[in-house]
Amino acid sequence: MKSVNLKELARQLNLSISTVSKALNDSYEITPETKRRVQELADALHYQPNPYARSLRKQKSKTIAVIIPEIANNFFTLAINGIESIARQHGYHVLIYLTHEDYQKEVEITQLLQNGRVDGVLMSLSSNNNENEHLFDLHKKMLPLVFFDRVFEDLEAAKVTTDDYESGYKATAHLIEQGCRRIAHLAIPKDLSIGKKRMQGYIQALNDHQLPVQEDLIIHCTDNQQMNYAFIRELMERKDRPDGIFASVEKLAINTYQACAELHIPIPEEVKVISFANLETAAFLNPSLTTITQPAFEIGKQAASILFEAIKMKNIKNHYSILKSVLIKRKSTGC
Amino acid sequence: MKSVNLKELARQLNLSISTVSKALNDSYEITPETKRRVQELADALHYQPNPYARSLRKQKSKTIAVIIPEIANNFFTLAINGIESIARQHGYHVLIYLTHEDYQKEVEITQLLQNGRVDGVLMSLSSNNNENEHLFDLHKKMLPLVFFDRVFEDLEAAKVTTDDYESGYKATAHLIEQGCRRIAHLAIPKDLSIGKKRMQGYIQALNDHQLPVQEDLIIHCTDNQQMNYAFIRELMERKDRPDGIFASVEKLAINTYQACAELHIPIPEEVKVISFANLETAAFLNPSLTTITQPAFEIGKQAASILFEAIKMKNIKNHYSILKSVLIKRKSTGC
DNA sequence: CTGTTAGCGCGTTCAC
DNA sequence: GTGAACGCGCTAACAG
Repeated sequence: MKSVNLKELARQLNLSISTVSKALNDSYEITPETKRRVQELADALHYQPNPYARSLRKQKSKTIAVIIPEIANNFFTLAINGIESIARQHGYHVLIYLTHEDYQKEVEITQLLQNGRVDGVLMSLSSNNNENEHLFDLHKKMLPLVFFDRVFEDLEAAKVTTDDYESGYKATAHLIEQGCRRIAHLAIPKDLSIGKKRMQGYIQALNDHQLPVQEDLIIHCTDNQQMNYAFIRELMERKDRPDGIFASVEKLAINTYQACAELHIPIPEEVKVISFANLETAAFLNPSLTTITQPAFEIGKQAASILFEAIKMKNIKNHYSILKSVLIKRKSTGC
Repeated sequence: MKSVNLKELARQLNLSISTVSKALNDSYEITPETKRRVQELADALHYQPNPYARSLRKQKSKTIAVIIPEIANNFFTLAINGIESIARQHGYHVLIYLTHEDYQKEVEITQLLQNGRVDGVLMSLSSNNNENEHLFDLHKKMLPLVFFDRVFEDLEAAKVTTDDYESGYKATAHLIEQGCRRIAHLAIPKDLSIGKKRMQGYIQALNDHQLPVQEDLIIHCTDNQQMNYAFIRELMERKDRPDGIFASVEKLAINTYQACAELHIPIPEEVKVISFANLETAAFLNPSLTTITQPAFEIGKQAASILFEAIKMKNIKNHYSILKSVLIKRKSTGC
């Protein structure tokens, strides 16, 4: 490794290790003159303190973990961008873990973080989780934890999301106002907080406008894109095809366009579609699509900020007080 | 923190710390019976060894760093996916750093990695780098380093890229075969390896087909999307507008479509476009676009595999031997 | 087979 | 103002 450490600096300066350490940490008990000498050599040799020795000593890692279901998804990509920028601002490092929507992996990953590897965790849940013991474990360890987007509602932790219920409601109401009467909902699993909320908004909007909730118009999608595609295709092939579609995630909106292209159904004329989507994606999509844009970058930044707030609190008061849930209102933009 | 450590286990089992340590590490000098007892308590208490203490002792961190220019880019997103999967397979953790195409940030980040924080680095260069001292620094420290996509050619390190020269050549030749004679090239900065290679392919293809290289058809784009857009718009407004466009990255192809939409120029009929793009993006783009798909996920996986190979070699032989450059052939698919 | 000892690099007492 | 000594949690060398 040949890395320069305090010992090496001390040797070259004919000083003791602790003096050098203090000098670099700008301790008041060191002469300005020696500080200067030490700093000079440190700079010259590109001295960097060993992060692990420091972590061990100070019992904090200057590192946070981000656990997300997937990364080939514009929302999470933008969120990471926000998270990284805030982390850098605080001098923190960011570890990234992907669950690939696999509950077992999510559990394994949380185990890895149990013993001080990170000072805090930002996470968005994978869909297939019923039990959530592993989350309580993290909580027990007093590890600051902030959920974003796909949150776990039964845990008293900070959560940053869009207002999914309201978005779902507005999206559906928008379609109704456009004259749609048979509105399909391409839904993501209900065990996901965002899936549940968006569905609730959809149903409430129908109710408020005296429209029936038709089970056959609700397509329960999964992370199996092939099956989703088949379901959507089947939906569009019916003779009593829907005249409006509310897609809960952008991928499902895309699937819809693909299915229609194959069937030569002129979606733009006949069927109105509204979907959650992210800025970058929105530009690609058919202009006839109305999108609800989530401020992913902002959500990432805010979630990270809250996490650092919690970490700071914990450091000061030596006990971790739970921050209450935070909601960022989504911006709904026609496109 | 209240974390369980070896000392705590030892106390509860009436054993010495080192015995417990050996038992957990399955040392041959420990009785199966004690191993069982130790393992049982460890499991019960969810014991996880402190990663930093272990790193400090063993002088390795089980962590790698990934440094990329941006993440809101399908290529890097997919690459990270590949990298993470290989890292997980090896029991490694992944730190992520974004340079945002900022040379200064890139330097700062490499500084942070100088003192043992990571066992290896995967990186893709930011565009605005002239000097590259910081890269030589990493190299000096014997830190295993693998470049992917945007590589630094003057350093003897492993590099994983698509065959950009060949792709550029084939793309241009394809347009020529389609009957195009005035082919524009939307180029990315030449100080990026991929930019240079793609440009070389473009020029060679023109030469081989007895077509002139016209400087006015080569648009030098930067990371300022506004300016790129303006340049492209200006290009398309000329009366001697190109009849074919080779866009070196997907974003530029998108800009082209947007510019044409604003100008009401029917791109599909009149102008052929070919571009590098990634799978997910390709689905969104105008079907008239021909895309060259880069196997980003595979590149990520391969780069990571090579890095772990290098790390292993270094551990065994205690000296880091440089692996030679590896090229993955790109798959060029019409779309 | 088990325990004692030493040290990874750092920061923090506490003497001088 | 400076240095010696200790310990963070763990592993490895050496005793017994």
